[in-house]
Amino acid sequence: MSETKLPRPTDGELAILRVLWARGDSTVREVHDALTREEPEGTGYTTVLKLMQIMTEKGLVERDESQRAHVYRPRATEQRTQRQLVTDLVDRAFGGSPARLAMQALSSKKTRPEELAELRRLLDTLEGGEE
Amino acid sequence: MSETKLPRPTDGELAILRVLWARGDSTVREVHDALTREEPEGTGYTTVLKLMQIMTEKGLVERDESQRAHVYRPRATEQRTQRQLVTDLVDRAFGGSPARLAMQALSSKKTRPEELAELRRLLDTLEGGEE
DNA sequence: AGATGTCAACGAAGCCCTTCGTAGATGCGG
DNA sequence: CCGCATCTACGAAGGGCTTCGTTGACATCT
Repeated sequence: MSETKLPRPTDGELAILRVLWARGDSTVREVHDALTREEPEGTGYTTVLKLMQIMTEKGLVERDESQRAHVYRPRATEQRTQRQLVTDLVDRAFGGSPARLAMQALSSKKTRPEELAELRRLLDTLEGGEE
Repeated sequence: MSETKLPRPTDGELAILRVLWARGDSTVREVHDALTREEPEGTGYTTVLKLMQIMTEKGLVERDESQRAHVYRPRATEQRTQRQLVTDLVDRAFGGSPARLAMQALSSKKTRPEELAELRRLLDTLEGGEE
């Protein structure tokens, strides 16, 4: 039985999820500190707390309450969330064509050659496996 | 210079923009009919009207009022909007790496071989210009 | 002209997201 | 034990998005 589908995270929620994916399970304080580090004058502590409480209600994160400072854990992996966001965007703005999104992504910004090579390998796999 | 950055369109606004890009400049009635066709029981006429009025204020569309039924025109091309959406997503969820987004896009859905070939040509161009 | 239909323009309501102030519980150092 | 720091919880405010009812202007058909 897989998971009921999680809602699309908002921008603020995604910022928090990024911290959780990078640091691993964390308390509100730890998340808040991390966010403050990358953006001073960002958001206050209680704002982050409230956000994370709502994310718990939505099922985006889980909470271990056995300690006084609750520990939060993302319920979806980074990959899975990325996949969801991408398919969303493909459907909403690219007429359902992932390749068109991919091309737009590559044209717009400079990409490191190593990543291009990796992408090429993926392409080989995809083209090889058809028929 | 006149290109002030346009705000990121919401889901509803994007749906309207898609119609305008596909049909060309249109009246509210034409947009509403198109939306209703692809999603019956979607939104009412006045809802679409209001949305498009707000989009005008935001600068997402322009309006020709010389006819009784105003004619709306997107202020950014589909390409440019796609580019903006992609870079946004790359920054918010892919640590700034367009290639990782591209790979996620291709892994998640089946893509037509013809599009893969096109993508490969783009890759050739990008890698070619590096030496 | 009068009836009917179409249009833009508000404005209000409902919901969600974000922000923060405040209160109450809990742990900790003296 | 008392005071201080830290934490969760709660609620309210503000703004943005979406929805729709209503109104008044304008056109069309008879």
